[in-house]
Amino acid sequence: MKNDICIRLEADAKQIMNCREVVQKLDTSFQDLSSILSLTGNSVRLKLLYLLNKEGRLCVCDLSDVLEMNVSAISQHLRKLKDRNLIYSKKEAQTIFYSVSEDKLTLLTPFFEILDKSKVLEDSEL
Amino acid sequence: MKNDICIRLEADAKQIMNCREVVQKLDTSFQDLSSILSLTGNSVRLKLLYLLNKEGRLCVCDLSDVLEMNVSAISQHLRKLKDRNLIYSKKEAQTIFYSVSEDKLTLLTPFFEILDKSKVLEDSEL
DNA sequence: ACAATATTTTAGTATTTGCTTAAATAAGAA
DNA sequence: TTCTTATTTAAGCAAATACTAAAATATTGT
Repeated sequence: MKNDICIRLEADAKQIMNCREVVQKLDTSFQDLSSILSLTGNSVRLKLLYLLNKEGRLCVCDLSDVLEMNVSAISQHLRKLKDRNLIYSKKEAQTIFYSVSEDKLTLLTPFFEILDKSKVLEDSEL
Repeated sequence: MKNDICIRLEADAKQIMNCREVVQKLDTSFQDLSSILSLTGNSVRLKLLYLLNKEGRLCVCDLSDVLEMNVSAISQHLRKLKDRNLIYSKKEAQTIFYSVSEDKLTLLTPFFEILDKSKVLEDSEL
């Protein structure tokens, strides 16, 4: 780790220190937000969220059918989403229905809008 | 793969087929968006984007100083961000300055706002 | 109680990711 | 040209991720 300290002449020590403080202060926020974004950063899970939002609620079985993927694989993705409270489940008889958490829609709706827009427009903001 | 087809009585075949079509039609959009989100889904890269947006432009050396991380590690993160056009670089003498791409701000600004809000409020929407 | 349905969980594995170290590239200064 | 600075790239490895297959759990119907 010899490259640890920047000796660039132009470097603005005050700027660096200020940035360092901000980043340290917001550290847990960075962790929290990035861990949510990493969940949406998987195409299968993004599809799951999109579908749940579109249809209101769906069970593992439905989702497995739609995405043509193993039930177990879908279930494991749903668990991750649930662990981070992006979705919640409601049991009805043997079936467990999943839905998107209301309080996460502020973050998620823009993504759904981008996806919907790309259906119409060919060139999107991606 | 015996669990491939859902035989749930309640299942709505029309709904499933409709969902399948939508997902297939939007498939590349899901890939594109999720690959961008997976980049923001790493706390180091999220910090890099936040800092570049806040300061306008910074070099690897600065960022390495701020995050107290290896220059090489930072450089590799920057490359990933650059490959997906989330940032761009401008060479000035020996120094390479990175900045956030204008056209990605629509997607990214909400994240920065969430982070800034969490600085004031204790409980955020995460 | 037993079988069928719906789902989760566990274990195993292959791929991907993030970081370290060292070597390579590039530009200005001596 | 050689040295220093600024940065990237390549190689290697440990940890995380995503999927498959099989076993476990739970609920309903017979």
